[in-house]
Amino acid sequence: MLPLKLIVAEPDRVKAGALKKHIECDVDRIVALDGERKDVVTRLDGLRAESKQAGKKIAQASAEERPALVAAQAEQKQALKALEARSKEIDEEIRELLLLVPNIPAEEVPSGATDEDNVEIKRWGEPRDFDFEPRSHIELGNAHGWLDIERGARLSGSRNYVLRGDLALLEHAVMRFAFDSMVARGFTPLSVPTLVRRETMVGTGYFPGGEDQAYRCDERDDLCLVGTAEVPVTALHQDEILEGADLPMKFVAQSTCYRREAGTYGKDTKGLYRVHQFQKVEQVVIDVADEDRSLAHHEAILGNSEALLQSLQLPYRVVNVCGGDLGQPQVQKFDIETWMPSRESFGETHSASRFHDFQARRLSLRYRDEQGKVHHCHTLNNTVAASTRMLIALVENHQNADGTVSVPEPLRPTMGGRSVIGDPI
RNA sequence: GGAGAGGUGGCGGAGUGGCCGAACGCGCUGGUUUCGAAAACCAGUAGGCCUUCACGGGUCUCGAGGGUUCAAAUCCCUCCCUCUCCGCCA
Repeated sequence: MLPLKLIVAEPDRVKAGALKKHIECDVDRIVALDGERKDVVTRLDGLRAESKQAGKKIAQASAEERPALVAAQAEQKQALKALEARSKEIDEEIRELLLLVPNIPAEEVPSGATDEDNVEIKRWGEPRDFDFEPRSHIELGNAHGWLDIERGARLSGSRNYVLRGDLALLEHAVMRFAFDSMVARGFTPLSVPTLVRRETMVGTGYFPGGEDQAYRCDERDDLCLVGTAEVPVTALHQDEILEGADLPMKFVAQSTCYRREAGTYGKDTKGLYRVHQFQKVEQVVIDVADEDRSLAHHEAILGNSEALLQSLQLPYRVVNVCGGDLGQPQVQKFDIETWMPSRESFGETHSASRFHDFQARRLSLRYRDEQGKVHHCHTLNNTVAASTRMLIALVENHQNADGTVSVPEPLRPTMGGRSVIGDPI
C-alpha cells in the first residue's frame, strides 16, 4: 500500500508506476475522495467538539434547564450521524482503492510486458555438454522408482506427485542444506503456520487479486493455505511497533507451499516443474525504512541463494524482472533461473523481491527510531530453495551416462555419505 | 464438541455511565545529586486522522463491529481471540 499522502501529492508518479507494471488503478478517484474526506473530517471534528461541550453542560445543568439542552442535543445528533456515515463510506472506498494501487517500480526496472522482456544481468556456470542423451527428471524418476505421478494424481488430482526412496531423501537433503546454510549466515530459524487468515494474505499483498492462486478453507474457517512462508514470516510482527535497535530481523523458514496454478492448464503439465504442493526454504528480511539498506539487503539475499546454487554446482542466470512481469507489491525483483537440461533452458527457481514499506503499511508493521519517531519497516524476501525445482535441476544436471545421479558434495552428509544414487539403468 | 473465566497503554494492574486516553506500580528517556555509578528525588513517556510555517489546538481509538443514552472502557447484542476444566485426538 502506498501512503495516501504520496498519491495525492504525486498522482502522476503513481500513475506512471502503474503503467510500467501494466496494472490498472483509479488514482484520480482516490485524489478526489481524499479531498472530500478532509472536508468531512474537519466538519465532523467540529460537530463532535460541540456536542462534547454540550454534554458537559448537561451534566452540570439544573433539573429545570436540562430538558431543553437535551432536546437541542438530539437535533445536533442527526447531522453528526449523517456525516459519520459519509465519512465511513469514504474511508472504506479509499481503503479498497488503495489496496489496488501498485507499488512504484524502481528506475532500474526494465520496461516490458512479459517475462520475455526480463533482462539477463548475470550468468554463472556452463550448461553441461552431455556426451550422451540426457534423460529428463521424469525419465530418471520413473526408471529408479523415485517419482510416482500417477499415484500422486490418484491421491490428489493432477499436478500432484509422490517421491519415493532416494529422491524423497534428496528432497530432505536440499531443504536441510538450504536451511542450515541460512542459519549459519545468522538468519533466525522459524517454523510457522501455513494456514493464515485472509488479512495476512491482504497484508502481504497477495489479496486482493491473487485469490484464484490460493487454496482456502470453507466458511467454517476463514483461512488460506499459503503459497510461501514469506506470508506468515513477513506478517509475524504485524500490528507491532518494533524497537529500531532490534532491526534488521532476518528470518529463515521452511514450509510446505500450496499453489492452485489456476489458468495454467496445458502449461508445464509434465513432471515436477509446476505442481500444487512443494517444500520451500525462504529468507525474509525486515529492516528500517532506508533505501540504501534495502538495496544492500536485496543484493545480500540474492547472493545467499547464488552461493547455494554454486555450492551445488548448478548453472544459473539472474534476470532483472521487467515492469509487466512484476507483481503489485514489488519495487524490484530479481529472478534466478537455473539450468534444466530437459527444458533446454533456464527455469525459474528463485525470486528475490524488495518492497520498501508496501507490505509493512498493509500489515501495520512499524518501528521506532532513535528520535522516538514511528515509521513503517522495509521488507524483502527471497527463495533459498524450492524443493521440486531444485530436484529437477539436481537430478538432470548431475546425471551420469548409466542413469545414476551424482550427489553434490554438500548434500552427501544428509544422504548417508553417498556420492551417487540410483542403480545403473 | 460441552462447561466456565477473561480481553484496558511496552508490561503488570485499577477503573461498572459524565471529573477517564485512562489511577498506581514496573520499565524506558531526560534532569538533579555523584569523581563515576547505584540509590533517591523531579519531569517526561501510545497511535491514527484533521488543522498549524511552528508552538499548539481538535477528534478518534480501552479485542472487533453494531445498539441504548444528551453522554459508554463502563449497559445491551453479535463476532473474534486467550485461558481453565471435561470429551476427542496427531
